[in-house]
Amino acid sequence: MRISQLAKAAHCDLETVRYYEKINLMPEPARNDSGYRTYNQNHLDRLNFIRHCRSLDMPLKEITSLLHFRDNPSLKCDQVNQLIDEQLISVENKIKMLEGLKEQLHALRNRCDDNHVAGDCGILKGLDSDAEFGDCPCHQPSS
Amino acid sequence: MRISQLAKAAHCDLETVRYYEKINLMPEPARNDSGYRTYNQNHLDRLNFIRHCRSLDMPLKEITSLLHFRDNPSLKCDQVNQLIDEQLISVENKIKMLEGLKEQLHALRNRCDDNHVAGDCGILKGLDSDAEFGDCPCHQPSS
DNA sequence: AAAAACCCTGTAGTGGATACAGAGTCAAGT
DNA sequence: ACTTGACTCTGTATCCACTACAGGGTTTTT
Repeated sequence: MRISQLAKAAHCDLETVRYYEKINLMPEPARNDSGYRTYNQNHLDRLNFIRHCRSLDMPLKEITSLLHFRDNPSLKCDQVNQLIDEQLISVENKIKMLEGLKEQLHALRNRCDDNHVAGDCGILKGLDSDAEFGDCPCHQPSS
Repeated sequence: MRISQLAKAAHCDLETVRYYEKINLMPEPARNDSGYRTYNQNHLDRLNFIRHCRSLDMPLKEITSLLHFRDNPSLKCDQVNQLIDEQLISVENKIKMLEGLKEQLHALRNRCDDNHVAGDCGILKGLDSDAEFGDCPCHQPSS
């Protein structure tokens, strides 16, 4: 299987495949006489695993760690569970933060009713003021 | 006011201030005899505005656009409202996507009950399988 | 035989900062 | 006068997870 077929089968860009190889997430595949990469089912399975993890928004570092367990089936999997739990907490925290943002944006939006010039716009004034700014729980932008 | 005082007053890192200057989000300040940057209240107001926007997770590009209205108070502010509306929609979309992730992670977590080796771990198996993978609405990782 | 489609390597760019290195400046204490 | 430490300067590199070329070689299709 050549790189574009692999990429297609895993629903991802072929440049991403090469990128994963460069950062050692995917192993170096065999090459044919012209130097083209040649993949097999194992590569596809691994890539699917990676893309599935990415679709769950896991960072590549964590995926690397999960692949280690996948590669060593005799290891205890406690840490796998812990990793998923942490990921879950991270997602829940992001949701909470975004709900906060949503509230703030709604409040901001309600300050202006569409027929002003910028100098009278309640939204811009709201963004200027730093009332409740220092204590806002979402003061740290999402990384 | 010197750079560290400005940064402190706006609750941000002083390297961030220099960064904003480099990308022309903040104007070049005056310099004293030793070449130290010297800021005034206008700078602080502007930086607070920017940081307030960033705390609402707005991209710098949108902030640039908002600053344009702030700098030109006679412009109609329709576009400001539109910008906030778009930001609101973007935040709501992110929330929806994360709720989907959360469901998936819960389902994944329930596949393993802590006392296995990696070879028997339901989570790893779940990540291996690409069932329901192609159609997953959250297949595109957040950028 | 020519054109289109594929593949290669290597480099640069994205956003929004953050983290130095290496040098200069300033204020306080000894 | 000298030293120490805190502050500032510029410039470059790093982070994450890709994405987008440029400039070449190869394979497949027409």
